[in-house]
Amino acid sequence: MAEVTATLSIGQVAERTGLSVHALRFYEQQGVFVSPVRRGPGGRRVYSQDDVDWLTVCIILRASGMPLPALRRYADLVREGAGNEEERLTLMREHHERVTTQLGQLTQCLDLITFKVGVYEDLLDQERREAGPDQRRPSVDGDVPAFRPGTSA
Amino acid sequence: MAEVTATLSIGQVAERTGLSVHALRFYEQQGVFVSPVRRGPGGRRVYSQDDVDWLTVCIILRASGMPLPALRRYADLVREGAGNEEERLTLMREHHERVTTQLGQLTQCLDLITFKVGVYEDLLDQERREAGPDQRRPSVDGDVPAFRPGTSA
DNA sequence: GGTTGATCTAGAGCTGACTCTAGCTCCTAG
DNA sequence: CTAGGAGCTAGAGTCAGCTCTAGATCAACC
Repeated sequence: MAEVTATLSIGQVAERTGLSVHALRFYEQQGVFVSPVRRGPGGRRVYSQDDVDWLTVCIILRASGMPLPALRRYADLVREGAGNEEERLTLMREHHERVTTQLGQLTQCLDLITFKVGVYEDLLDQERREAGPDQRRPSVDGDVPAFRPGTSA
Repeated sequence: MAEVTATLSIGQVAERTGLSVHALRFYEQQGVFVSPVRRGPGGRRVYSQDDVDWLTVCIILRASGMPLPALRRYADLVREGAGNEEERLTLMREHHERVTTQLGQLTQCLDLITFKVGVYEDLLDQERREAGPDQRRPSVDGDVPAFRPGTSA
C-alpha cells in the first residue's frame, strides 16, 4: 500500500476544476458527489483524484445544460453500485436527447447569424466601394431582408 | 392601399410564437421590439406580421443563449436605422463566437454521453447473455471506466 | 343587465445556480 | 504569541428570465 492517493484541499480542487470553493460546497450539499467528501483534521474537506475526475464529468454535463437534480440522481445511481445500469442508461439517453435538440437549435442560430453577418458585410463592402466618406441611404426599414429559416448554404 | 396587414392580439402572437403573453409584455418592457408595439382601442396591444418576424429572430437568438440586454442592443441598432452596420456586425460576430464555443462544449458532452451509453449498453448486454435473472457482480467501484476526454470515435 | 374572457398595469414571487457574509476554528510563519 | 490565510457552517443575497396576482377595463354573447 505505497499508493499515496494524492489528497487535495478545497482550494486546490477549485483551482484545478475552475469551480469556486463556494460552488464545491454547494455541489456537495446538493448531493452531486458519489462518495461523501471525506474530512481531514479540523473538519476540512479532503478530495481525492476520483472526486476531481467525477467533477470533471459533472462540469461537462452541466455545461451541456444538465440540471443539478439530474446530476444528483446520476450520482445516487452510481453510489448505489452495480445493478441499476438501465436507469443510468435512461438518464443518459434523456440527456442525449436534450443535447441533440440543443445542437439543432444552435445550428439553426448559426445559420441565422451567418446569414446576417453576410448581409452586413455585403452592405459595408458596397458602401465602401460606392463612394468616399459620408454617403448614407435613406435607411432600410426595420432590418435587412428577412431571414427565412432553412435558407442557409 | 388595399393591404390588410393582418394585426394580431397578444394572445394570437403568444399562440404562434410559443411565448407566453407575460413574456411578450416583459420583452416589450425590456426594449426587445424594434418599433414600439402599437396600441388599439382600449389600449390593447396590436402586433403586425413584422413584429412576429422579429420575435422569431429573437427566439432563435435567445435559444442560443443571447442575453436579453444584447437583444435589446441589437433592436436599438436596428431601430436607429442604416449607418450602424459595423456595430451590428460586431454584435453578431460576438454572438457567433459564443455559439461556436457552446457547440464545442455540447459536442464534447455528446462524446461523453455516447461513451457512457456505450459502456452501459455493453454491460447490460453482457449481463443478459451471461445468465438468467439475478446475477449480480460485486459492484464496480464508483463508476465504470473513466472517460478520457477526446477518446471518442 | 350580467357574465365571460381577453387585456391592461404595477408589482410581487419564483427557479436555478451560485455567490457572498459573518463569525468562528485551525495551522503556520515570524 | 500573534497575525495571516485557508477552511468551516448557516444562512442571506444576487441575477436572469420569466411567471403570477390583483384589481380594473372592455367587448361580446345570452
